[in-house]
Amino acid sequence: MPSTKREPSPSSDDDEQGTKKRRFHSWEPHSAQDLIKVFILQTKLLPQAISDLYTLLETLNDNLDSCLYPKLELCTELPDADVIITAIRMRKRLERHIEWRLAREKAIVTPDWLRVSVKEGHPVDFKRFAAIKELRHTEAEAERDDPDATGPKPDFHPRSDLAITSDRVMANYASRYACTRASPLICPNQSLVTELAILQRHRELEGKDINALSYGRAIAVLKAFPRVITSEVQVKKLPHLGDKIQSKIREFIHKGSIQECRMITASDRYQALSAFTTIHGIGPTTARKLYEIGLRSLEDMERYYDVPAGIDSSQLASLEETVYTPNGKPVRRKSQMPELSVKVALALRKDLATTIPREEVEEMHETVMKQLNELQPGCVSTVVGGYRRGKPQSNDVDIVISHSDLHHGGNIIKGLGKKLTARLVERGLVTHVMHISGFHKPDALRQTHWDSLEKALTVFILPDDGKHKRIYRRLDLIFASPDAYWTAVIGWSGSKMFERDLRLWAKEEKGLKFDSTGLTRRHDSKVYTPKSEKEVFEILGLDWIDPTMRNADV
DNA sequence: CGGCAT
DNA sequence: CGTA
DNA sequence: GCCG
Repeated sequence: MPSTKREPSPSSDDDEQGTKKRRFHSWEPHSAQDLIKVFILQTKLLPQAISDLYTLLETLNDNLDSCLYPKLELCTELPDADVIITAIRMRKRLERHIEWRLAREKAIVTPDWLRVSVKEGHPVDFKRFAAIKELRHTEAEAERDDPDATGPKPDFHPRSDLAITSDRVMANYASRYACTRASPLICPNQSLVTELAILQRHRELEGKDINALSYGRAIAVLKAFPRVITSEVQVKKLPHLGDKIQSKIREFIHKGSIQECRMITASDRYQALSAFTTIHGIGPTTARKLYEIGLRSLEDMERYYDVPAGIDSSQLASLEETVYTPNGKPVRRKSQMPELSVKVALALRKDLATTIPREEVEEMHETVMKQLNELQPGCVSTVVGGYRRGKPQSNDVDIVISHSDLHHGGNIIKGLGKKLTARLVERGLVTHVMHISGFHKPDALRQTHWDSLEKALTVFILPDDGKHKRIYRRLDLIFASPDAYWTAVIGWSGSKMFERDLRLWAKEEKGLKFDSTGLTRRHDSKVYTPKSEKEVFEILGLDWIDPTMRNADV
Protein backbone atom coordinates (compact mmCIF):
# COMPACT_ATOMS: atom_id res chain seq x y z
CA MET A 1 0.00 0.00 0.00
CA PRO A 2 1.35 3.39 -0.94
CA SER A 3 2.40 5.63 1.82
CA THR A 4 2.01 8.69 -0.34
CA LYS A 5 -1.44 8.69 -1.77
CA ARG A 6 -1.04 11.42 -4.28
CA GLU A 7 0.86 14.57 -4.98
CA PRO A 8 -0.89 17.75 -4.09
CA SER A 9 -0.38 19.42 -7.40
CA PRO A 10 -1.47 22.84 -8.53
CA SER A 11 -3.53 21.35 -11.32
CA SER A 12 -6.26 18.95 -10.42
CA ASP A 13 -5.62 16.40 -13.14
CA ASP A 14 -7.95 13.65 -12.12
CA ASP A 15 -9.46 13.08 -15.55
CA GLU A 16 -9.93 9.58 -16.83
CA GLN A 17 -9.07 10.22 -20.46
CA GLY A 18 -5.82 8.29 -20.35
CA THR A 19 -7.17 4.92 -19.35
CA LYS A 20 -5.96 3.28 -22.55
CA LYS A 21 -3.55 0.58 -21.49
CA ARG A 22 0.05 1.49 -21.90
CA ARG A 23 1.61 -1.24 -23.96
CA PHE A 24 5.03 -2.31 -23.06
CA HIS A 25 6.93 -0.85 -25.97
CA SER A 26 4.75 1.99 -26.99
CA TRP A 27 5.75 4.55 -24.46
CA GLU A 28 7.81 7.51 -25.57
CA PRO A 29 8.95 10.47 -23.53
CA HIS A 30 6.67 12.83 -25.40
CA SER A 31 3.61 10.70 -25.06
CA ALA A 32 0.33 12.50 -25.30
CA GLN A 33 -0.74 10.94 -22.03
CA ASP A 34 0.11 12.89 -18.95
CA LEU A 35 -0.15 10.26 -16.26
CA ILE A 36 1.59 6.95 -15.73
CA LYS A 37 0.00 4.74 -13.14
CA VAL A 38 2.54 2.86 -11.14
CA PHE A 39 1.95 -0.13 -8.93
CA ILE A 40 4.68 -1.23 -6.56
CA LEU A 41 4.44 -4.95 -5.96
CA GLN A 42 5.77 -5.40 -2.46
CA THR A 43 6.44 -9.10 -2.56
CA LYS A 44 10.14 -9.89 -2.28
CA LEU A 45 11.02 -6.30 -1.45
CA LEU A 46 12.49 -5.32 1.89
CA PRO A 47 10.53 -2.70 3.82
CA GLN A 48 13.40 -0.32 3.37
CA ALA A 49 13.43 -0.87 -0.37
CA ILE A 50 9.69 -0.28 -0.55
CA SER A 51 9.86 2.97 1.30
CA ASP A 52 12.84 4.01 -0.82
CA LEU A 53 10.81 3.37 -3.93
CA TYR A 54 7.98 5.58 -2.74
CA THR A 55 10.43 8.32 -1.97
CA LEU A 56 12.06 7.93 -5.36
CA LEU A 57 8.75 8.21 -7.07
CA GLU A 58 8.10 11.46 -5.26
CA THR A 59 11.57 12.65 -6.10
CA LEU A 60 11.06 11.88 -9.76
CA ASN A 61 7.72 13.68 -9.87
CA ASP A 62 9.20 16.66 -8.10
CA ASN A 63 11.91 17.06 -10.68
CA LEU A 64 9.81 16.41 -13.75
CA ASP A 65 9.25 19.03 -16.34
CA SER A 66 5.52 18.44 -16.59
CA CYS A 67 5.35 19.94 -20.07
CA LEU A 68 7.66 17.29 -21.43
CA TYR A 69 6.96 14.22 -19.34
CA PRO A 70 3.99 12.54 -17.79
CA LYS A 71 3.67 12.47 -14.03
CA LEU A 72 3.75 9.18 -12.19
CA GLU A 73 0.86 8.26 -9.98
CA LEU A 74 0.73 5.44 -7.51
CA CYS A 75 -2.21 3.16 -7.91
CA THR A 76 -3.53 0.60 -5.48
CA GLU A 77 -5.19 -1.84 -7.89
CA LEU A 78 -2.94 -3.99 -9.99
CA PRO A 79 -5.27 -4.06 -13.02
CA ASP A 80 -5.23 -0.26 -13.22
CA ALA A 81 -1.47 -0.02 -13.45
CA ASP A 82 0.47 1.00 -16.52
CA VAL A 83 3.74 0.08 -14.91
CA ILE A 84 4.42 -2.57 -12.29
CA ILE A 85 7.62 -2.32 -10.31
CA THR A 86 8.64 -5.67 -8.90
CA ALA A 87 11.56 -7.70 -7.64
CA ILE A 88 9.98 -10.85 -9.04
CA ARG A 89 11.86 -12.25 -12.04
CA MET A 90 9.87 -15.38 -12.82
CA ARG A 91 6.64 -15.67 -14.77
CA LYS A 92 5.26 -18.27 -12.38
CA ARG A 93 5.84 -16.04 -9.35
CA LEU A 94 4.30 -13.08 -11.08
CA GLU A 95 1.22 -15.04 -12.06
CA ARG A 96 0.37 -15.40 -8.40
CA HIS A 97 -0.35 -11.69 -8.42
CA ILE A 98 -1.67 -10.95 -11.87
CA GLU A 99 -3.13 -12.82 -14.81
CA TRP A 100 -0.66 -13.34 -17.59
CA ARG A 101 -2.83 -11.85 -20.29
CA LEU A 102 -3.19 -8.71 -18.19
CA ALA A 103 0.50 -8.61 -17.39
CA ARG A 104 1.35 -8.60 -21.09
CA GLU A 105 -0.41 -5.26 -21.45
CA LYS A 106 1.78 -3.59 -18.90
CA ALA A 107 5.36 -2.63 -18.40
CA ILE A 108 6.76 -4.95 -15.75
CA VAL A 109 10.05 -3.51 -14.61
CA THR A 110 12.67 -3.91 -11.92
CA PRO A 111 13.18 -1.22 -9.27
CA ASP A 112 16.21 -0.10 -11.26
CA TRP A 113 13.87 1.50 -13.74
CA LEU A 114 12.78 4.00 -11.11
CA ARG A 115 16.30 4.57 -9.90
CA VAL A 116 17.65 5.29 -13.36
CA SER A 117 14.65 7.45 -14.12
CA VAL A 118 15.43 9.56 -11.08
CA LYS A 119 19.05 9.82 -12.19
CA GLU A 120 17.97 10.92 -15.65
CA GLY A 121 15.35 13.27 -14.25
CA HIS A 122 12.49 11.71 -16.23
CA PRO A 123 10.88 8.32 -16.81
CA VAL A 124 13.21 6.31 -19.02
CA ASP A 125 12.41 3.64 -21.54
CA PHE A 126 11.09 0.43 -19.98
CA LYS A 127 12.95 -1.94 -22.30
CA ARG A 128 16.19 -2.29 -20.43
CA PHE A 129 14.42 -2.95 -17.16
CA ALA A 130 12.00 -5.69 -18.06
CA ALA A 131 11.65 -7.85 -14.99
CA ILE A 132 10.38 -10.95 -16.76
CA LYS A 133 12.27 -12.59 -19.60
CA GLU A 134 9.21 -13.54 -21.60
CA LEU A 135 8.16 -9.92 -21.76
CA ARG A 136 11.40 -8.66 -23.24
CA HIS A 137 11.30 -7.13 -26.65
CA THR A 138 14.48 -8.42 -28.17
CA GLU A 139 16.05 -11.07 -26.09
CA ALA A 140 19.59 -10.48 -27.31
CA GLU A 141 19.48 -6.75 -26.84
CA ALA A 142 18.12 -7.04 -23.35
CA GLU A 143 20.57 -9.76 -22.46
CA ARG A 144 23.43 -7.47 -23.33
CA ASP A 145 22.03 -4.61 -21.27
CA ASP A 146 21.29 -6.66 -18.22
CA PRO A 147 24.13 -8.66 -16.79
CA ASP A 148 21.77 -10.27 -14.31
CA ALA A 149 19.80 -11.89 -17.04
CA THR A 150 22.06 -14.89 -17.42
CA GLY A 151 20.76 -17.85 -15.52
CA PRO A 152 17.99 -18.02 -13.00
CA LYS A 153 17.97 -15.59 -10.13
CA PRO A 154 18.01 -16.77 -6.55
CA ASP A 155 14.71 -16.18 -4.81
CA PHE A 156 16.06 -13.32 -2.78
CA HIS A 157 17.12 -9.75 -3.23
CA PRO A 158 20.11 -9.21 -0.97
CA ARG A 159 20.18 -5.46 -0.62
CA SER A 160 17.88 -2.52 -0.52
CA ASP A 161 17.47 -1.58 -4.11
CA LEU A 162 18.33 2.01 -3.58
CA ALA A 163 20.79 3.99 -1.69
CA ILE A 164 19.97 7.28 -3.24
CA THR A 165 21.56 9.25 -0.48
CA SER A 166 24.58 10.58 -2.33
CA ASP A 167 28.19 9.61 -1.73
CA ARG A 168 28.78 13.22 -0.77
CA VAL A 169 26.38 12.85 2.10
CA MET A 170 27.74 9.45 3.04
CA ALA A 171 31.18 11.05 3.31
CA ASN A 172 29.75 13.72 5.60
CA TYR A 173 29.72 11.70 8.79
CA ALA A 174 31.94 14.12 10.68
CA SER A 175 29.70 17.12 10.11
CA ARG A 176 28.25 19.09 13.03
CA TYR A 177 24.63 18.71 11.99
CA ALA A 178 22.59 15.53 11.90
CA CYS A 179 20.69 16.92 8.91
CA THR A 180 23.85 16.77 6.78
CA ARG A 181 24.74 13.20 7.71
CA ALA A 182 23.28 9.87 6.64
CA SER A 183 22.03 7.92 9.64
CA PRO A 184 20.78 4.38 9.07
CA LEU A 185 18.24 2.64 11.28
CA ILE A 186 20.91 0.28 12.58
CA CYS A 187 24.54 1.41 12.54
CA PRO A 188 27.86 -0.44 12.85
CA ASN A 189 28.22 0.79 16.45
CA GLN A 190 24.69 0.05 17.52
CA SER A 191 25.62 -1.60 20.83
CA LEU A 192 27.73 1.39 21.89
CA VAL A 193 24.96 3.75 20.94
CA THR A 194 22.42 1.71 22.91
CA GLU A 195 24.65 1.94 25.96
CA LEU A 196 25.07 5.71 25.65
CA ALA A 197 21.31 6.03 25.31
CA ILE A 198 21.02 4.78 28.88
CA LEU A 199 23.12 7.71 30.06
CA GLN A 200 21.02 10.06 27.96
CA ARG A 201 17.76 8.68 29.34
CA HIS A 202 19.09 8.81 32.88
CA ARG A 203 19.98 12.49 32.53
CA GLU A 204 16.54 13.21 31.07
CA LEU A 205 14.72 11.43 33.87
CA GLU A 206 16.73 13.35 36.42
CA GLY A 207 15.92 16.67 34.80
CA LYS A 208 19.35 17.33 33.38
CA ASP A 209 18.05 18.07 29.93
CA ILE A 210 21.12 19.80 28.65
CA ASN A 211 23.40 16.94 29.60
CA ALA A 212 20.94 14.59 27.97
CA LEU A 213 21.11 16.75 24.86
CA SER A 214 24.86 16.29 24.70
CA TYR A 215 24.51 12.52 24.85
CA GLY A 216 21.86 12.77 22.18
CA ARG A 217 24.24 14.66 19.90
CA ALA A 218 27.04 12.18 20.55
CA ILE A 219 24.72 9.31 19.71
CA ALA A 220 23.65 11.05 16.51
CA VAL A 221 27.26 11.43 15.42
CA LEU A 222 27.98 7.78 16.12
CA LYS A 223 24.84 6.70 14.26
CA ALA A 224 26.37 8.13 11.08
CA PHE A 225 29.86 6.72 11.59
CA PRO A 226 30.46 4.11 8.88
CA ARG A 227 32.75 1.58 10.60
CA VAL A 228 32.91 -0.33 13.84
CA ILE A 229 34.93 1.71 16.33
CA THR A 230 37.82 -0.30 17.73
CA SER A 231 40.13 2.49 18.79
CA GLU A 232 39.70 5.87 20.42
CA VAL A 233 41.75 7.56 17.69
CA GLN A 234 38.92 6.95 15.22
CA VAL A 235 36.72 9.09 17.37
CA LYS A 236 39.06 11.91 18.40
CA LYS A 237 38.09 14.25 15.60
CA LEU A 238 34.35 13.67 15.60
CA PRO A 239 32.16 16.57 16.74
CA HIS A 240 30.15 16.41 19.97
CA LEU A 241 32.47 13.83 21.47
CA GLY A 242 34.28 15.70 24.24
CA ASP A 243 36.43 14.45 27.09
CA LYS A 244 33.64 12.92 29.15
CA ILE A 245 31.95 11.02 26.35
CA GLN A 246 35.22 9.93 24.80
CA SER A 247 36.21 8.36 28.07
CA LYS A 248 32.91 6.45 28.10
CA ILE A 249 33.60 5.27 24.57
CA ARG A 250 37.11 4.22 25.55
CA GLU A 251 35.68 2.23 28.42
CA PHE A 252 33.24 0.56 26.07
CA ILE A 253 35.96 -0.36 23.58
CA HIS A 254 38.07 -2.01 26.24
CA LYS A 255 35.48 -3.53 28.58
CA GLY A 256 32.54 -4.06 26.26
CA SER A 257 30.23 -2.06 28.50
CA ILE A 258 30.08 1.09 30.60
CA GLN A 259 30.13 0.84 34.39
CA GLU A 260 27.83 3.79 35.00
CA CYS A 261 25.21 2.24 32.75
CA ARG A 262 25.15 -0.92 34.82
CA MET A 263 24.74 1.14 37.98
CA ILE A 264 21.91 3.09 36.42
CA THR A 265 19.97 0.15 35.04
CA ALA A 266 20.32 -1.67 38.36
CA SER A 267 18.82 1.21 40.34
CA ASP A 268 15.20 1.07 41.53
CA ARG A 269 14.77 4.74 40.84
CA TYR A 270 15.77 4.50 37.18
CA GLN A 271 13.54 1.48 36.67
CA ALA A 272 10.56 3.17 38.29
CA LEU A 273 11.00 6.48 36.48
CA SER A 274 11.44 4.62 33.18
CA ALA A 275 8.26 2.66 33.77
CA PHE A 276 6.23 5.72 34.79
CA THR A 277 7.25 7.70 31.73
CA THR A 278 6.05 4.99 29.38
CA ILE A 279 2.56 6.25 30.20
CA HIS A 280 1.32 8.96 27.87
CA GLY A 281 1.05 12.20 29.84
CA ILE A 282 3.70 11.28 32.41
CA GLY A 283 7.00 13.07 31.84
CA PRO A 284 10.16 13.13 33.94
CA THR A 285 8.88 15.73 36.41
CA THR A 286 5.65 13.89 37.22
CA ALA A 287 7.51 10.58 37.31
CA ARG A 288 9.90 11.97 39.94
CA LYS A 289 6.95 13.26 41.99
CA LEU A 290 5.31 9.86 41.90
CA TYR A 291 8.57 8.26 43.01
CA GLU A 292 8.93 10.85 45.74
CA ILE A 293 5.56 9.98 47.25
CA GLY A 294 6.53 6.33 47.29
CA LEU A 295 5.22 4.77 44.09
CA ARG A 296 7.52 2.17 42.55
CA SER A 297 5.57 0.30 39.91
CA LEU A 298 2.83 0.72 37.35
CA GLU A 299 0.58 -1.30 39.66
CA ASP A 300 1.22 1.32 42.34
CA MET A 301 0.36 3.92 39.76
CA GLU A 302 -2.94 2.23 38.88
CA ARG A 303 -3.97 2.36 42.51
CA TYR A 304 -2.90 5.98 42.74
CA TYR A 305 -4.84 7.02 39.64
CA ASP A 306 -7.71 4.82 40.71
CA VAL A 307 -7.73 2.56 37.71
CA PRO A 308 -9.64 -0.64 38.55
CA ALA A 309 -6.99 -3.26 39.35
CA GLY A 310 -5.66 -5.27 36.47
CA ILE A 311 -7.91 -3.52 34.00
CA ASP A 312 -7.05 -4.00 30.38
CA SER A 313 -8.37 -3.06 27.02
CA SER A 314 -11.20 -5.61 27.16
CA GLN A 315 -12.96 -3.92 30.06
CA LEU A 316 -12.65 -0.31 29.13
CA ALA A 317 -16.35 0.34 29.42
CA SER A 318 -15.99 0.67 33.17
CA LEU A 319 -13.88 3.74 32.58
CA GLU A 320 -15.17 7.14 31.73
CA GLU A 321 -14.53 7.75 28.10
CA THR A 322 -15.46 11.36 27.75
CA VAL A 323 -12.06 12.76 26.98
CA TYR A 324 -13.37 14.09 23.72
CA THR A 325 -13.57 17.86 23.77
CA PRO A 326 -16.43 18.93 21.50
CA ASN A 327 -14.55 22.00 20.20
CA GLY A 328 -15.19 25.69 20.61
CA LYS A 329 -13.08 28.05 22.68
CA PRO A 330 -9.86 26.76 24.16
CA VAL A 331 -11.10 25.44 27.47
CA ARG A 332 -8.73 26.15 30.33
CA ARG A 333 -7.33 22.73 30.84
CA LYS A 334 -6.72 21.85 34.46
CA SER A 335 -10.42 22.36 34.91
CA GLN A 336 -11.11 19.29 32.85
CA MET A 337 -8.98 16.75 34.64
CA PRO A 338 -5.85 16.12 32.66
CA GLU A 339 -5.41 12.82 34.51
CA LEU A 340 -8.23 11.33 32.56
CA SER A 341 -5.96 10.74 29.60
CA VAL A 342 -3.34 9.40 31.97
CA LYS A 343 -5.96 7.08 33.35
CA VAL A 344 -6.88 5.88 29.89
CA ALA A 345 -3.25 5.49 28.94
CA LEU A 346 -2.69 3.44 32.06
CA ALA A 347 -5.61 1.16 31.35
CA LEU A 348 -4.44 0.67 27.78
CA ARG A 349 -0.76 0.47 28.58
CA LYS A 350 -0.27 -3.13 27.48
CA ASP A 351 -1.85 -2.47 24.11
CA LEU A 352 -0.12 0.85 23.61
CA ALA A 353 3.25 -0.71 24.43
CA THR A 354 2.82 -3.27 21.65
CA THR A 355 4.62 -2.29 18.47
CA ILE A 356 2.84 -2.03 15.15
CA PRO A 357 4.11 -3.96 12.12
CA ARG A 358 4.32 -2.11 8.81
CA GLU A 359 1.43 -4.06 7.32
CA GLU A 360 -0.87 -2.92 10.08
CA VAL A 361 0.33 0.68 9.75
CA GLU A 362 -0.70 0.49 6.11
CA GLU A 363 -4.04 -1.05 7.00
CA MET A 364 -4.69 1.77 9.46
CA HIS A 365 -3.73 4.33 6.83
CA GLU A 366 -6.10 2.78 4.29
CA THR A 367 -8.90 2.67 6.82
CA VAL A 368 -8.50 6.32 7.79
CA MET A 369 -8.20 7.48 4.19
CA LYS A 370 -11.32 5.60 3.18
CA GLN A 371 -13.27 7.53 5.80
CA LEU A 372 -11.61 10.78 4.81
CA ASN A 373 -12.41 10.29 1.14
CA GLU A 374 -16.07 9.76 1.90
CA LEU A 375 -16.00 12.92 3.97
CA GLN A 376 -13.83 15.03 1.69
CA PRO A 377 -12.58 13.80 -1.69
CA GLY A 378 -9.24 14.94 -3.08
CA CYS A 379 -7.18 14.71 0.07
CA VAL A 380 -3.56 13.66 0.00
CA SER A 381 -1.65 12.00 2.79
CA THR A 382 1.68 10.60 3.82
CA VAL A 383 2.43 8.24 6.67
CA VAL A 384 5.33 9.90 8.45
CA GLY A 385 7.18 9.16 11.71
CA GLY A 386 9.20 6.01 12.24
CA TYR A 387 7.29 4.16 9.55
CA ARG A 388 8.57 6.56 6.93
CA ARG A 389 12.09 6.16 8.23
CA GLY A 390 11.83 2.46 7.48
CA LYS A 391 11.28 1.03 10.94
CA PRO A 392 9.91 -2.50 10.72
CA GLN A 393 7.82 -1.86 13.84
CA SER A 394 6.28 1.45 14.91
CA ASN A 395 5.16 2.73 18.29
CA ASP A 396 2.41 4.82 16.78
CA VAL A 397 1.09 5.95 13.42
CA ASP A 398 1.45 9.54 12.24
CA ILE A 399 -0.38 10.69 9.13
CA VAL A 400 0.01 14.11 7.51
CA ILE A 401 -3.06 15.09 5.56
CA SER A 402 -3.63 17.91 3.09
CA HIS A 403 -5.62 18.61 -0.04
CA SER A 404 -4.57 18.54 -3.68
CA ASP A 405 -6.33 21.80 -4.46
CA LEU A 406 -3.62 24.35 -3.94
CA HIS A 407 -6.00 27.31 -4.04
CA HIS A 408 -8.99 26.18 -2.02
CA GLY A 409 -7.22 23.45 -0.09
CA GLY A 410 -6.53 25.72 2.84
CA ASN A 411 -10.21 26.35 3.45
CA ILE A 412 -11.07 22.74 2.81
CA ILE A 413 -8.54 21.61 5.38
CA LYS A 414 -9.71 24.08 8.00
CA GLY A 415 -11.91 22.22 10.46
CA LEU A 416 -11.35 18.92 8.70
CA GLY A 417 -9.46 17.49 11.65
CA LYS A 418 -12.42 17.85 13.96
CA LYS A 419 -14.82 16.55 11.32
CA LEU A 420 -12.74 13.51 10.50
CA THR A 421 -12.08 12.77 14.14
CA ALA A 422 -15.79 12.96 14.89
CA ARG A 423 -16.49 10.59 12.01
CA LEU A 424 -13.87 8.13 13.17
CA VAL A 425 -15.36 8.30 16.67
CA GLU A 426 -18.83 7.59 15.24
CA ARG A 427 -17.50 4.59 13.37
CA GLY A 428 -15.87 3.25 16.53
CA LEU A 429 -12.42 3.52 14.95
CA VAL A 430 -11.20 6.25 17.27
CA THR A 431 -11.98 5.39 20.88
CA HIS A 432 -10.20 8.25 22.65
CA VAL A 433 -8.98 11.72 21.76
CA MET A 434 -6.01 12.59 23.89
CA HIS A 435 -5.65 16.04 22.34
CA ILE A 436 -7.30 17.91 19.53
CA SER A 437 -6.43 21.36 18.27
CA GLY A 438 -7.47 23.76 15.59
CA PHE A 439 -5.49 26.09 13.39
CA HIS A 440 -4.23 29.26 14.85
CA LYS A 441 -1.66 31.64 13.57
CA PRO A 442 1.72 31.79 15.27
CA ASP A 443 1.17 33.81 18.40
CA ALA A 444 3.76 36.47 19.13
CA LEU A 445 3.27 36.11 22.87
CA ARG A 446 3.66 32.39 22.97
CA GLN A 447 7.06 31.26 21.83
CA THR A 448 5.87 27.84 20.92
CA HIS A 449 2.74 27.33 18.89
CA TRP A 450 2.23 23.65 19.14
CA ASP A 451 -1.24 24.15 17.74
CA SER A 452 -0.65 25.99 14.51
CA LEU A 453 -1.37 22.90 12.50
CA GLU A 454 -4.62 21.12 13.16
CA LYS A 455 -3.87 17.95 15.05
CA ALA A 456 -5.68 15.04 16.59
CA LEU A 457 -3.79 12.73 18.92
CA THR A 458 -6.01 9.69 19.31
CA VAL A 459 -6.39 6.08 20.27
CA PHE A 460 -7.50 4.00 17.32
CA ILE A 461 -8.61 0.42 16.80
CA LEU A 462 -9.10 -1.43 13.52
CA PRO A 463 -12.48 -3.11 13.06
CA ASP A 464 -12.62 -6.78 13.93
CA ASP A 465 -12.08 -8.88 10.84
CA GLY A 466 -12.38 -12.23 12.57
CA LYS A 467 -8.76 -12.97 11.74
CA HIS A 468 -6.62 -10.65 13.83
CA LYS A 469 -6.73 -9.91 17.49
CA ARG A 470 -7.22 -6.16 17.37
CA ILE A 471 -5.17 -3.91 19.60
CA TYR A 472 -5.58 -0.27 20.64
CA ARG A 473 -3.07 1.92 18.84
CA ARG A 474 -1.86 5.50 19.07
CA LEU A 475 -2.80 7.40 15.93
CA ASP A 476 -1.80 11.01 15.24
CA LEU A 477 -3.48 12.94 12.46
CA ILE A 478 -1.91 16.17 11.27
CA PHE A 479 -3.81 18.50 8.95
CA ALA A 480 -1.76 20.92 6.91
CA SER A 481 -2.83 23.49 4.37
CA PRO A 482 -1.31 22.74 0.93
CA ASP A 483 1.25 25.50 1.53
CA ALA A 484 2.48 23.76 4.63
CA TYR A 485 2.23 20.18 3.41
CA TRP A 486 5.89 19.55 2.65
CA THR A 487 7.27 21.25 5.72
CA ALA A 488 4.75 19.26 7.76
CA VAL A 489 5.90 16.03 6.12
CA ILE A 490 9.52 16.83 6.92
CA GLY A 491 8.70 18.10 10.37
CA TRP A 492 6.84 14.94 11.25
CA SER A 493 9.21 12.45 9.66
CA GLY A 494 11.91 12.85 12.31
CA SER A 495 14.01 11.59 13.85
CA LYS A 496 13.98 13.95 16.79
CA MET A 497 17.66 14.88 16.59
CA PHE A 498 17.41 15.23 12.82
CA GLU A 499 14.60 17.74 13.39
CA ARG A 500 16.48 19.71 16.02
CA ASP A 501 19.52 20.00 13.82
CA LEU A 502 17.43 20.93 10.80
CA ARG A 503 16.12 23.90 12.80
CA LEU A 504 19.56 24.71 14.13
CA TRP A 505 21.09 24.55 10.66
CA ALA A 506 18.32 26.75 9.28
CA LYS A 507 19.03 29.34 11.96
CA GLU A 508 22.80 29.24 12.22
CA GLU A 509 23.80 28.63 8.63
CA LYS A 510 20.95 30.12 6.62
CA GLY A 511 19.21 32.72 8.78
CA LEU A 512 15.96 30.86 8.26
CA LYS A 513 13.32 29.65 10.65
CA PHE A 514 12.05 26.16 10.07
CA ASP A 515 9.16 24.45 11.72
CA SER A 516 6.49 22.05 10.59
CA THR A 517 4.16 24.93 9.72
CA GLY A 518 6.58 26.56 7.33
CA LEU A 519 9.86 28.10 6.36
CA THR A 520 10.56 31.81 6.80
CA ARG A 521 13.49 34.17 6.52
CA ARG A 522 14.39 35.51 9.93
CA HIS A 523 15.20 39.15 9.14
CA ASP A 524 12.13 39.99 7.05
CA SER A 525 9.81 37.06 7.72
CA LYS A 526 9.60 36.26 4.02
CA VAL A 527 7.56 33.07 3.67
CA TYR A 528 8.70 30.25 1.41
CA THR A 529 6.23 27.86 -0.19
CA PRO A 530 8.12 24.74 -1.19
CA LYS A 531 6.37 22.52 -3.75
CA SER A 532 8.08 19.32 -2.72
CA GLU A 533 10.08 17.80 0.06
CA LYS A 534 13.16 18.10 -2.08
CA GLU A 535 12.55 21.79 -2.53
CA VAL A 536 12.60 22.25 1.24
CA PHE A 537 16.09 20.74 1.23
CA GLU A 538 17.10 23.04 -1.65
CA ILE A 539 15.87 26.16 0.10
CA LEU A 540 17.79 25.09 3.18
CA GLY A 541 20.90 24.44 1.06
CA LEU A 542 21.00 20.81 2.13
CA ASP A 543 21.81 17.72 0.11
CA TRP A 544 18.93 15.31 -0.07
CA ILE A 545 18.75 12.71 2.65
CA ASP A 546 16.33 9.86 2.23
CA PRO A 547 13.90 9.47 5.15
CA THR A 548 15.39 6.04 5.86
CA MET A 549 18.72 7.78 6.48
CA ARG A 550 17.33 10.26 9.01
CA ASN A 551 17.58 7.90 11.95
CA ALA A 552 19.85 10.08 14.07
CA ASP A 553 18.36 8.78 17.31
CA VAL A 554 19.08 5.37 18.79
C1' DC B 1 30.40 32.22 28.90
C1' DG B 2 25.91 31.90 26.41
C1' DG B 3 23.37 28.71 23.61
C1' DC B 4 21.48 24.36 22.86
C1' DA B 5 14.55 23.41 17.98
C1' DT B 6 10.28 24.86 17.68
C1' DC C 1 4.69 20.19 32.03
C1' DG C 2 3.93 17.09 28.40
C1' DT C 3 3.70 16.20 23.45
C1' DA C 4 5.07 16.06 18.47
C1' DG D 1 28.26 18.07 28.06
C1' DC D 2 29.94 20.27 24.10
C1' DC D 3 30.66 24.15 20.86
C1' DG D 4 31.83 28.66 19.01
